[in-house]
Amino acid sequence: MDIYEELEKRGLVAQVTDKEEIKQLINGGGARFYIGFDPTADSLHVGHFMALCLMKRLQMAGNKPVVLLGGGTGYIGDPTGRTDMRSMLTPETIQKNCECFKKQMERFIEFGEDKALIVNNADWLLDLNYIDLLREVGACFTVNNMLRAECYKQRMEKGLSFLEFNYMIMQAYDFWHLSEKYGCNMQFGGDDQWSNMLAGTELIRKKSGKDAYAMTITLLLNSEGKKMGKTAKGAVWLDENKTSAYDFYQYWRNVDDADVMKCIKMLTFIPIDEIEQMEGWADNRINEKKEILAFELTKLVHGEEKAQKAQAMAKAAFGGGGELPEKHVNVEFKTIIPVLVAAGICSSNGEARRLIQQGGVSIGEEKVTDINAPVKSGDVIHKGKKVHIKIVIE
RNA sequence: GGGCGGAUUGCAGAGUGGCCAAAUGCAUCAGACUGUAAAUCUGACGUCUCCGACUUCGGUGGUUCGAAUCCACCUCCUCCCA
Repeated sequence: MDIYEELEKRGLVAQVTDKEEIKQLINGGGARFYIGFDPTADSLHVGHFMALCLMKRLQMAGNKPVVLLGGGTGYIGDPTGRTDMRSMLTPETIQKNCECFKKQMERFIEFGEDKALIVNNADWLLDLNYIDLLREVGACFTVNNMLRAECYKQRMEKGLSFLEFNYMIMQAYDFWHLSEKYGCNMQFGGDDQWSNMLAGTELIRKKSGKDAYAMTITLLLNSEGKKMGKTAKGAVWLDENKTSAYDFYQYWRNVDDADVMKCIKMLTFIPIDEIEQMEGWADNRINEKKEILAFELTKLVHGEEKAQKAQAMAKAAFGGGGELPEKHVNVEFKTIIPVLVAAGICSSNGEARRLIQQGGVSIGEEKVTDINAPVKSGDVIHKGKKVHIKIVIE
C-alpha cells in the first residue's frame, strides 16, 4: 500500500490542494515538506504528537521533512481558534521553548544531512524590514481575501489586533522562504491552519511561479467534538516531568469507547490491516483495544521500558498485585487530610474533607470515615475508582 | 479624537444598597449503576482551626449602620461615530 492511501485509510487527510499531484509527490518520495510548531510552551503535547507521527510516516516513505520552529512567529501569536489574544511571550521564553521542542523531536525524527531539517523562522523573520516586506509580500495579498478566511471569523466579533492579523502573512512568508532556500514544495498542518497554508501556496505561485501544495490533517476530536489531549489539569504533555508515563498511559486507557479505533488509526504505527482486524473484534474486547492504544502510544513517547512499567502499574492499581505508582510526601501531621493535599490528590484541606465525608477515599481496603484517620508510610490511598497511589512519607 | 456599554467565583452568564460565598448552564470531583467507557440519578464544587469564622465580584479611594450593587479617579475591553 502506498503512503497516501495509508494516510487516507487512517483518516488523517482532511483537505488537500491537489489530490492527484500530492499523491504522486509523496508516494514517490519527492516531497520536501514542512510542518510548523509554535513554541508556546516548554513541552510538546498530544496535539503536536500527531504531526510528528505524520512526519515520521512520510519520512519512512522517503520524503524529506523540515521542522519549522516558530521562534519568530511566536512573537506574534496565532489567533486561529482563539477567542482572546494570546499573552505575549518574552524572547527568552521563546528561545527556551524552542530548545525543549528540539530535544523532544529528536526522539521521533531522524535529523541530519539529507534526512530531516530543523529550522527556526526567527532566523529570517526577525531581520525583515517593514517597508521591504510591505512592498514584496504585502502587495500580494488583499485584505478582502484575508478577512474572508475562516480563522479570523470568530475574532471579528471580539476584536483582532493588527499584530495577530499579520500571522497569516508571516506563515505564508515562511513557506515561500523555505521553498526558495530548501526547495520545500509542500506544507502539512492541522486542519485549522488551512487558510494560512493556502496563503503560502498562493504567495509562492505569485512570487516564483512555482507550484506548492498543502495538506491538512484531521484534528483529533473526541466524540463530543472537543480537541483531545486536554484534561482538567491542562494538556497532556509529552515531557515526562509534566505528565508522567503512568498518567499518559491512563489518559489513553480512559478514552471513550467511541474514540478508541479512531485514535489507534491516527496515532499508532500498527499496520493498517491489523487495525482492520481489530475493528472486527467483539464488543467485550473493547478494553483490550484501549490497553493496546495506551501501551503503543506510551511506548512511542516514553520508550518500551516505561510503557511496560506504566502498564504494570495500571494493572496493579486496577486489578491488584504488583507495583503501584508512588508519591513521596513530606508532612508534619500524618493524617489523611494533609497527606491528600501534599500528594496533590486534593487541592485544599476543604476539598479533602468533603471528599472523605462523601465516602470517596479509602486507605488500603478500608473506607475512610474519620477525617483524622492516620496514614503511615506505605499505605495505599484510593480516591474514587481511578486514583490509586502508594504513599511514602519522608 | 467623540459617544455608549462593559469588567462577577475554571468558562459562559444572572445579580444593580441588606434575604449574596453570590441564580442558572457547562466543566470538574465523589456516591449509586458499570467495563478504569458512555448514558442516567444523587451530592459536592472560595478558604479555614468547617454547626462558626474569614477573604472574594478589574484597581484605588469615598458615601453609608451596611456596597458586587451608589460616587470619584485609574486600568483594560466591546460597540457606534471619525
